[in-house]
Amino acid sequence: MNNYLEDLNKDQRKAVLQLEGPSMVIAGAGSGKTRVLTYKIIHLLNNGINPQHILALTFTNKASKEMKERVERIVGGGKSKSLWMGTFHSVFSRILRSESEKIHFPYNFTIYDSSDSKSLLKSIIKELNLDKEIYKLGVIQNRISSLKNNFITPEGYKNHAELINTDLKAKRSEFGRIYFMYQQRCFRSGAMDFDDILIYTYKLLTESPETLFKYQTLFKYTLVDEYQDTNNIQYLIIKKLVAINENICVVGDDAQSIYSFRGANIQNILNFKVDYPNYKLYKLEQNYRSTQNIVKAANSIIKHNEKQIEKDVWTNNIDGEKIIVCETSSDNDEGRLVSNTIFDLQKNYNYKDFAILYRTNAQSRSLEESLRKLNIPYKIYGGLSFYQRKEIKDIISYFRLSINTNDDEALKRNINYPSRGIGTTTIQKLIIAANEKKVPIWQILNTLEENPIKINSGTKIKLENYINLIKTFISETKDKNAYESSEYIIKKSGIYTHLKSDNTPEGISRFENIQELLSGIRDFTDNNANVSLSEFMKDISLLTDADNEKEEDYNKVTLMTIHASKGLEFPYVFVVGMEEGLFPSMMSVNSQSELEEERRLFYVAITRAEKRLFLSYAKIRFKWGQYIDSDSSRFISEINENYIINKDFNKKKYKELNYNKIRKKPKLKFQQDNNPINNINLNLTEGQIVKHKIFGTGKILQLDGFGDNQKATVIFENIGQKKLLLKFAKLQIVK
DNA sequence: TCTTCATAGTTTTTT
DNA sequence: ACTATGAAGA
Repeated sequence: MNNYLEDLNKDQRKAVLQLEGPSMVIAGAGSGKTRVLTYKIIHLLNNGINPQHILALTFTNKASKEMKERVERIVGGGKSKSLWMGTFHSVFSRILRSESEKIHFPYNFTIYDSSDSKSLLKSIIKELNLDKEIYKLGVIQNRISSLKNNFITPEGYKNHAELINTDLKAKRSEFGRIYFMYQQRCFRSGAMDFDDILIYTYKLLTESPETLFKYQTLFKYTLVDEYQDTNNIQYLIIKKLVAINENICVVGDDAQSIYSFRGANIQNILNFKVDYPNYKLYKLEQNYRSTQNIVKAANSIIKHNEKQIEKDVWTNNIDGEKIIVCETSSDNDEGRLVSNTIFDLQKNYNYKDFAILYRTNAQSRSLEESLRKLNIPYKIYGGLSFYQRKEIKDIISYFRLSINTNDDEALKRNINYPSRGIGTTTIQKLIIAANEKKVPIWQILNTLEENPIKINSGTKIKLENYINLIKTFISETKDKNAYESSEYIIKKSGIYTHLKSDNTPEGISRFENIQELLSGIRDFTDNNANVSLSEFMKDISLLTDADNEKEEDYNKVTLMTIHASKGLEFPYVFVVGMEEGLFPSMMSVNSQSELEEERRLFYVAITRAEKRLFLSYAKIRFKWGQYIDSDSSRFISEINENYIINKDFNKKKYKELNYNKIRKKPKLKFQQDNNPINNINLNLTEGQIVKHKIFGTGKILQLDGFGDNQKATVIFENIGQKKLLLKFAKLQIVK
């Protein structure tokens, strides 16, 4: 504990020791950026600073969780719990909740995730009778988000001739109206989208000087991680918050700025010296993570960018092996190459030492398939987070509505799920009435008598039943703890029986997810028996896949997008799909600045590797239902060739010797029982006789899908034909 | 009103 | 290949 400063090198220590005043740490990849941040917090605490006076903003929940744990390990005493540490969104939503009345929101405001926003936009576009070919959902959503990130409100838009002109040219004359309605509807529903959290924070700090002063004096020390990926509003918020004491330390690396599509602005790094002319600059240039070959290759790549801060990243580590670049004939071959290599190497290492990184989520499919064939356990980040799955969102919508009855999106989602005979016509009538009166749908439901809505008596009874159901949920969430009330809601809403009666493979899987949700809530209440459901719900929309890591996933190969890999490191890294049009992405090759961002993304990818790096590309890739020819990425030819070796996977050596041999006799020692992928029996064929625990003996008629989704249609002796998801069915082969 | 079947569009990255 | 949507039938 006393010697913690000795864990740091000279530059790191200098950065940590400066507690007062503005400072910026420009940290090359693998140079101990997180370590500096963590130790700076520790040093502050050691100098008697109260943890409540420290604001530390991170890029992901995971990063903040890990940093808290490291602080706790060294400082102890539960101090890390009192730190204001988290992502921008989580810290500011916490502040917004406690100041909610000042911005005229309920304390329990809902956070709309992007699918909620989409659904709201969709209904607005429909209500306005607009052509959805012209008003494309995704485009509208992105445009609204980028306006918000530039702090342009619907009112601001109205006065912005240039923006209006752009929309007129794109024949979207009604865009301003959509934006206005969207914002109004969110407000009426007591809901904020991701961007609103930042907007309202800024608004709060601007419009209420005493609130601003309160937080300016509360946060005596402010630290910001991944500063290169902050956007305009984040920049403005920080600037306001630190204006009194100017004890601000930002840490970042311009070479790793990869989120400009989301409004991140590298200029924030360059502006720092303008805003705080007396700032101190620290550069961390020694890389501790990677071999010489990897560090030098990364430097040779990033040199191709024009826009960058002078920096010379170096390492004392060994030269290591050269980077392997491999051409494969197809995406499936690429999958095989990677799986084979991992299969060979893991004899000496653990599965968790390997990561496979790709540009787009869609690329995971062929990789998963080949990993599964070799029984290599893997975990996959990205795509849908647990809380985004349909069945989970369905349940959560009841939770949301019970906590905030103004939440129209939640109401629309569950008013007829499970089906209770309230059809689209009725719902449409309710929505129209709500819009006419400018109130949430729930209020219309509660005043049916006073409203001239034409509904027949049968429907009315159904609606009344629904209202009463929700009312019991409301009182339940008030009186009981999170676990008790959530269990009550799941049962009484009818979802429990509805899913339980669904014996299709998908239905079984959904049912299991519900139970996982319940057990998650139970864990939550185990720590605090009196905690309410609304506490549990607070941050759910802000959670991502990475925040849901399970114990049994510890020792598995990691698959993720390069974006998701930021801040992580692995001994062995495979960057796949190094093809023109894929990486760099087709969308970015026409603009210099976007191409440079792709290059930074590649820089991030290769600097994740500690020991060895493998790059691969496929000559033919299956895309949009057809095969596409592609060339190797320009980024490969930009690497200084001293650090790479070209290999050709098409050579017989790889293909015959490794893959086929392994395929013929899969090794059994890697099969663990708790690993779902092993419940898939690789040797099933059509026509086989199998045995099921409950259904008895039967014959396989048909096999569909792959891996987790592999299904068998089986005709059982006693109960007839069933479709089973092999992941759960655990069939035994009789013959 | 609900279910089923056919068709169209989709893939860049995400708090 | 996979999901979301819409039309047609029950």
